[in-house]
Amino acid sequence: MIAKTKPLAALDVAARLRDGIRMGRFVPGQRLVEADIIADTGATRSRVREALQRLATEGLVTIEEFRGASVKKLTLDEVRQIYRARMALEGIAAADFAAADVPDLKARLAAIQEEMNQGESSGDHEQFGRLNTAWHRLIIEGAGNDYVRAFLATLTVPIYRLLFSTFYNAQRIDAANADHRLITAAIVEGRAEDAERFMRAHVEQGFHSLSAIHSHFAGN
Amino acid sequence: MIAKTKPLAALDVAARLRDGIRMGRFVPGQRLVEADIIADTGATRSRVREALQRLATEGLVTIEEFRGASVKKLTLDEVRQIYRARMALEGIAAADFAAADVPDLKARLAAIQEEMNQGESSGDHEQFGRLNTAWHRLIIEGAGNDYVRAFLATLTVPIYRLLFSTFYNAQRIDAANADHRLITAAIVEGRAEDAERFMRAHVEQGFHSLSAIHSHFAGN
DNA sequence: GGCGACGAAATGGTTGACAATCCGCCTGCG
DNA sequence: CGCAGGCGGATTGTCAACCATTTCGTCGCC
Repeated sequence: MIAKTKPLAALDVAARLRDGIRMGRFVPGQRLVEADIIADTGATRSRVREALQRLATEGLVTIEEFRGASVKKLTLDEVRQIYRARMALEGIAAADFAAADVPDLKARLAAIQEEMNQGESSGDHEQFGRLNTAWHRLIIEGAGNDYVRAFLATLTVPIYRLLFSTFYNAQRIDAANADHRLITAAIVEGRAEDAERFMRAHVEQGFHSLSAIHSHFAGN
Repeated sequence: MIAKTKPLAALDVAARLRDGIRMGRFVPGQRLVEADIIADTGATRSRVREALQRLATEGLVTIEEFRGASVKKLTLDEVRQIYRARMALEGIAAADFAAADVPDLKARLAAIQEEMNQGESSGDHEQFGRLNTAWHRLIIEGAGNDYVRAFLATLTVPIYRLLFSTFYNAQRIDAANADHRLITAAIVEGRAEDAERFMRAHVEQGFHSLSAIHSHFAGN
């Protein structure tokens, strides 16, 4: 329900498409026709094209000559590669956060952890999903590394739509939160090596959970 | 002196500018005026603008509203962040390469290592620079992770121009090659954890070497 | 029913124009 | 003489129209 105040800028168009893909409004493989996007957003063709180019470099969509942009399908091997890269990057982010002298950020992390512990037994995926996202994002912010943050942003987005299913049972929430507790404690207490090791194990565990159900989404 | 055979495509323009920045033909902070690039390359304005956008997302140039693109200046802290990210990514690349079953790639790595050992005492920076680049690139390829490769490509490029100075003395070449020998052996013999640990130490060492002379290039 | 040609639809790319902004310079005033 | 403010060229941001190329569905013909 965007008012027709102003035509959307390229970044806005990109953000809107990104959200659409994350939220599952666009199915992998679905074509993103320029004219439709123009009709939806009111942006000009140049902006739409620029936005699609940007999403292509982010790896969210693929562009084929004269066939345009379509939502990228991820193979299981690509998901594996993504998680491998996330292991490395989130691992070092956790280590750098632990080693950094940022007491307020660490306090906020502890607060989020406390909130997650409270709602743990409730099995509320919705709430846990939000807190989980905030927890990961805060750790990336706490590391203070813009390059790592930018990379992880492109790694997190393409598989976000799959995460909903990952946490669909209370048991998995508990297991994930157990990981979170270990990592949060290591960061708050400044144990960088522990934080990195635990975070890598946590991400790897996430991949194992995901790979089982991935075939359902990937299609082939 | 480009012949007027064909107007260059956007990717070609980007590649040319990238080389220009890498080779030091453009100084950090220097403005990249669209009209000049058009005159140099014969490309159209749209392509030039697309190329500059691409370089901006790669972090090679910064674009300010109505002031256009200029070669990005790197602060020491940004260089530190870059090396921190490289530690994580090249480290996992080395580990994955070691764990992978790709005997031919490992043989090629051993061959490059042998060549580096041969020319070690000669103090030929030119040759060592080439071999060093090939060595790093081969390890990234051997990891078989497109995401890691893409990230490292954007991390390697912006500081390439500084590397020349890093290896300007034979002593440093020897030290770097000692690291290389350890890492190559670990990869060839499939010791993933060793490969990662040694690679991270190697990258960190590179940063320490670089930080000393960085102020000369960064300006401030 | 199969096959090939045709045309609509969509994308790739160029050009020109105009608006917005920045920056150096110049004038006028104190 | 110094400076505030404005002026105009230079540069970038944005758009609209246009054409070439390719894809794809469809229709007619055999």
